[in-house]
Amino acid sequence: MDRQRPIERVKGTLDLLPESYAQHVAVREQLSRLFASYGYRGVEPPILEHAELHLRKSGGGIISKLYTFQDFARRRLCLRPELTASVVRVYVNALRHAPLPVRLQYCGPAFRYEQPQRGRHRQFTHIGVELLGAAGPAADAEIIALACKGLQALGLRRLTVRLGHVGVMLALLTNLRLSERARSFFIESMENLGKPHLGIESIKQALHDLEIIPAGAAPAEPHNDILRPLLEARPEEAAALIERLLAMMNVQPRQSRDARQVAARLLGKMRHEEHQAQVQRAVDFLAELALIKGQPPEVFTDIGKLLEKFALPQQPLEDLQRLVETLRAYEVPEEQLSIDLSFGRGIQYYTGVIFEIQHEALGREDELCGGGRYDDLVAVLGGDEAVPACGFSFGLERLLLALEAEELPLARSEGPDLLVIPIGRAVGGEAARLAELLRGSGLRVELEIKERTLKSSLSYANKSGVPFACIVGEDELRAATVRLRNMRTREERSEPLAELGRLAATILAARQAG
RNA sequence: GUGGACGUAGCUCAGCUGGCAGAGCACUGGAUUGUGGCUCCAGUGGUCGAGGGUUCAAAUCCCUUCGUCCACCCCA
Repeated sequence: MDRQRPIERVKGTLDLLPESYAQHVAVREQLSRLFASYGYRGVEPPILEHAELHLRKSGGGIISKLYTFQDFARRRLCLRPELTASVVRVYVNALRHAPLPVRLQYCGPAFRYEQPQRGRHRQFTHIGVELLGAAGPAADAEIIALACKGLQALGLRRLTVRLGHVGVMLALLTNLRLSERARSFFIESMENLGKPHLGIESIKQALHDLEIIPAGAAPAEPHNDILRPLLEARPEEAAALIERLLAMMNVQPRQSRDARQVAARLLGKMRHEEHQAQVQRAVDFLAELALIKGQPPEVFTDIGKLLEKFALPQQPLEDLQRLVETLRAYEVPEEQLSIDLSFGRGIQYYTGVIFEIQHEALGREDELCGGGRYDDLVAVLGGDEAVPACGFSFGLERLLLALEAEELPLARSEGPDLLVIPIGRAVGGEAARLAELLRGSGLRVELEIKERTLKSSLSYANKSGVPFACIVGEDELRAATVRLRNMRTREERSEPLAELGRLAATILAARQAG
């Protein structure tokens, strides 16, 4: 047959070869055991989901990278871009009557149409946990501590835990009663705030570009004076009040407009100015928010002042304080913590504390894990109201990059202990029988099946790193023995077939000795 | 989506001012008919990423495209 053109790997995907496969499995098992020790039980949702699951609340960044397609029945499906939404769906579909809180862990591939580079692929592996049905800092702390413990268990040290709180921004937006357009603009802007090359200036620019604030407009002053009640009143009442004022002052409206129109115009003008002022206030707030980052004790003072200045509830601050306190109890190294209210996350469903952990040696794609609190998601996906929840997920491929960067020992693939080599076709059956017996006693046994010279077989054993060879020849079988050869020391001795158990034990002991 | 570097044997790469497709390692066999690491000998393996153009002649020059890596962008 003609030599065919090889089929390439799909762009942005990886083949796990025996070495990297063993590393993946080892990391996965270690984390899974850790999660289990905190009571998290495994679930595995399908990779395929209805596209709507991820369209409802993921946010534009992820949606634009979603792999979607129609199946033969014209269902709109997608490959999941992350697992949290799927796990919440599993909860809503099948576990909603379980006693709360529900602790779940998962691991599996996720897909995004990205431009691949180091640490970023189109198929990647998420491993994480979700804690459903518990609100408050104790739950947040368990999640974040678990993320830290996971990295610690792997031996990673050069870490930064960034803590943020989406609730601060959300509270401000609710207070300001902004237009829907302005409100979603600010939510989307959050994640650019913390980036050095973007920051508050880029947000101001975008406000002008989108004409939320007209270019060249003088900064609007809020009506915090005696006129304020007019804005708070119902529109009809406000209009009536203005009309009466005009009448009392004997102001004669020009012919073209009656008093009612004048009042409406005045109110409209005031409202517009008020909205401009509110937008301005949000920008001022963001500018200050962007500056709030640092280590726990000092940064709390700053947060307190900011909340007070903008008349916001102190709840987020209390959340963060109790969270940090609890993390101390979990013995999370405090010097790794950094509070940063300027950072946002690309996924829109977060509502409270958010966090990510970065590795110092990883360069651009340095985020080992990310997560946070998402109190609305269960309801958004059709579950009961008020099932608060939080969780996080590791990027498995990045964990391995970090392990490599810290030069930590990686798991090795487990090759066979022994190669059974028959000499000549006549003893092939006996060799196979022997190999089966040895496998039965716990050894990893490879059988030579190539019918090649003993020399080539030993050379193969040597090159593939098998520590022992067992030579089965007619001479040996006549004496009811086999020859066991230690490949490293080149020692070789006859072993009676009657004492295979002892032989297996010797080899097992050698394996354990390393 | 944008920009840069790079694609030649399984791997690492040379060849790139156009003129027969190369080296080292690896693999297979032999020297050594039942004993591996060293040595020596021989051999297998290539649409030079793909397509088009220029030319008597293209791995080499030009265009397009795909892929990899890196940096943007975005994201866990």
